[in-house]
Amino acid sequence: MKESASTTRKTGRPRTFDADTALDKAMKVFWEKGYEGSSLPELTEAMGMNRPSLYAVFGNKENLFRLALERYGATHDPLFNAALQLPTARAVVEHFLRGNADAQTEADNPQGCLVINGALACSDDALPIRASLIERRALSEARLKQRLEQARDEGDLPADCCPGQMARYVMTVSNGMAVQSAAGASRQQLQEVVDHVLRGWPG
Amino acid sequence: MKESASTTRKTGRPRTFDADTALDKAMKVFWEKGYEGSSLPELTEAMGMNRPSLYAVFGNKENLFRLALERYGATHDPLFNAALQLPTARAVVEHFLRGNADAQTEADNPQGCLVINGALACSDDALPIRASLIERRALSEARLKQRLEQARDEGDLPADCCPGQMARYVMTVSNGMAVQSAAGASRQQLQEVVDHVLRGWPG
DNA sequence: TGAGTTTTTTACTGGTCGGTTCATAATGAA
DNA sequence: TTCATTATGAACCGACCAGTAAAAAACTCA
Repeated sequence: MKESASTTRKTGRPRTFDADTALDKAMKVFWEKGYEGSSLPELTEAMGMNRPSLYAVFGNKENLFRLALERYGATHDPLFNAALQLPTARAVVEHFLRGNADAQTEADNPQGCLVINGALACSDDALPIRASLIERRALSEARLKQRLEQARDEGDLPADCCPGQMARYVMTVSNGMAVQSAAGASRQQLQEVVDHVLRGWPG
Repeated sequence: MKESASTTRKTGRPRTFDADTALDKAMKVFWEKGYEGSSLPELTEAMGMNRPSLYAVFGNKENLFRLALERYGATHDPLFNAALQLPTARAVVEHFLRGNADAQTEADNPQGCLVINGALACSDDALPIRASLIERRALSEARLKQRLEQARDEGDLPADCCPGQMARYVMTVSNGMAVQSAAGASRQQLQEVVDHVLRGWPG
């Protein structure tokens, strides 16, 4: 029995907030300021709810972050999955990186990537959060590697190429773009970086 | 009249710490945990000094961070400068990135890069720190761009290449490597990323 | 109207944050 | 010895942190 943010409720005093949109707001605060840089007053203010309601609905700050991260994935993972299903390695990489460039510079959203902004360097308290984010990035890299192995086996990539290294290279560029966008890089600037990657890509 | 950490002192009770090595310790704490993730108790404990001494010698936490950043630059900038003076654009980029790969995975030092770990996403309080770090990265990118322009003018790079885009691409990879190393990537893994960059580099 | 349920509001808890004050200890110079 | 100077440890400051307790408020249903 999973309790989602939009669980049906019995009667009682009506909420003044919508749990889903509140989680969306929380996600953006975390996205912009990171886990530790986001204070409860900031979160509750952005979410349009008071502190006890936040704790009743989302548990605590750490759990709220994890739910926000799930929500982030729910909108970003489909893009990644779609890229992985493209027919050639080149198309996969291009769509992955171009999608990142767009997502990291979306006008309505904070700059950069929640999975990196969330906790790159942090206090000991936030180490579990950081570990989760690292694990998430590693998982993406592993899936990309798997896709490139498939491409190699299909003859789409040279037999002597190294999918592991190629996947790490692509993820490194993606991570670097996240840093660049967090520093204010424009969408076009990131796309030009992608252009450069593709220029050096086999095929 | 510049007050360095090793200013000469009048008589009085002797210090139980060395200011320079204390600053070095502080730098590493900031490097590992970022500006906001580093607490005063952690800093003073690592620096081997008590809080009043820290404030007497280094001012406050923000100033201590800026001094630590200077110290970081004092050891890392020479490597960058040396790379810029190499004869070809390819050599410049190779030494820059390989130097980064080594520096970010030095055994005695925290993983990653202080200029990125220091404050990627942060609370409003640390925005000035973050701005300083962004500015520092932008300065490096500008200098690299300038060097690549020189290479183009010398015929070392094609006349129709875009040094600004190339510099941003290289900096993006460098930033991405910093994220990777902060997540635990090994030196060899980073060097393999550099290999991949060089494989796609003109010349 | 009134009982039951749920969210609201307000105020609070213990703890930590960065920064400071102060009495005391330890030295060199007079 | 005495004085000036500097560093020490410990206690303290107001502010903020994440998290909670308690009671008032707003709804449904009987």
